Amino acid sequence: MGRPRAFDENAVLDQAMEVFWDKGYAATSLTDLLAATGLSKSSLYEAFGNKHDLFLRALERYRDVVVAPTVTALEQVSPAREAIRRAFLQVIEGVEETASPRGCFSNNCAVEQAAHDPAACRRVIEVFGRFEAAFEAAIRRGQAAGEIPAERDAAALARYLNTALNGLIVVSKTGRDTGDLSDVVEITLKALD
Amino acid sequence: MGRPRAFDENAVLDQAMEVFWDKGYAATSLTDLLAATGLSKSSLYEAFGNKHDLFLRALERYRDVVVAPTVTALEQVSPAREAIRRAFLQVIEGVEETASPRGCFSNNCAVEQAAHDPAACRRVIEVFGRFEAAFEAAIRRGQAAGEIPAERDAAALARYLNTALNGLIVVSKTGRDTGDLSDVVEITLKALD
DNA sequence: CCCATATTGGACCGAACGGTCCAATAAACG
DNA sequence: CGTTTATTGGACCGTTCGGTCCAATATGGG
Repeated sequence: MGRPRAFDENAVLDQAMEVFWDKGYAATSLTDLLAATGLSKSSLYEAFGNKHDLFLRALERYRDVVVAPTVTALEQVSPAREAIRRAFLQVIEGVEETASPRGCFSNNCAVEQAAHDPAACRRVIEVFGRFEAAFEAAIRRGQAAGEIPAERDAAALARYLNTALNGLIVVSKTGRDTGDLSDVVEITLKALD
Repeated sequence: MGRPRAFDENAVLDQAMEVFWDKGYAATSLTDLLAATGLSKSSLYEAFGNKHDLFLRALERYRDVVVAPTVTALEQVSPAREAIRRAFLQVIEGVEETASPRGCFSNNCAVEQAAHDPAACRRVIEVFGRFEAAFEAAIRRGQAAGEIPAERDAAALARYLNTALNGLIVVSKTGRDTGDLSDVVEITLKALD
């Protein structure tokens, strides 16, 4: 009974995610969110509580629809080294496509919000953890296949790769030459030898 | 003649820098800035124009008082490898000291502002350029001293180190175990072999 | 067809926003 | 000591902020 919801919750979260991703938390106004989602103010508040709650939901949505596929690719593509390289090259492709790269949503959150927003920080940590776990799985596969020396600490290498990936994302934001970025990726991968 | 300025411009910039550094551009209000600097609104506007201009000045101040000494150390400390290691360990020390690490101001700006603020972006690029130049100088010293293979591309390695440094800064923001971060630094340095 | 139920748009709220302006003030010079 | 000049505090500006609330509306079940 009663009237059913006229919008798709996930679709709204996708739109909200785009805005937060692009502008950050503080610089995003309710007006921005209403324009992007097409909802009225009361609909949005009824469905999501408030701006901050919506932000956290958008961050979780990012984890589910953006991070998850990348992580899956990392865990499945062979050879492992190539899977890792692709994860890095994805960042560079993002630079080529848009004039002003928006980077990675969880990276943005880590920098803008993590220190002052424990709930957001927890979600960022979770995303980092997933990347590290995926990198670690890829490294172990590489070690099993003889691509990567077996004596290296896979967990530490995974942490290293996640760090390097986030560094690449940050540097990309200033719109660097993609050739220069590729060089960095190759050096980063060299550390796996 | 006339009344001389009652405040030290650089001291005010230092205070403003701290606030912007900690909270970011959008989340910093004029009220925050007035409280931090102790100036009245009209004094601040008379001296610095507006919020955005003050922000840019603070960013330049950061370059001069925070980046410059680090860069100098990179260029002078020997052996080169140790100079590079110290630059990275400084980041980890920052995590140990404060519960919520504020990272690096220009890194914050790259993530929060660069895509939407060309003037800020230019200044961030300049800071990155200084780091890269300092890393490159250190690498060349290391190559001359036989610490680093002479055939490696010093400029590319320098870009790599700047990227890795920024990655470490981002990851640090989520409050990681310092031992884990140290592992990452050592792997990062290994890429110089 | 009507009722029960939830959604919806928009009016409305007080507070805070960045920014302007000016009268009062304080200090160096002649 | 008065004149000159720049600084200063605070009143004030319109706008936008995040958020609340309710009457009107739309829809599925009986």
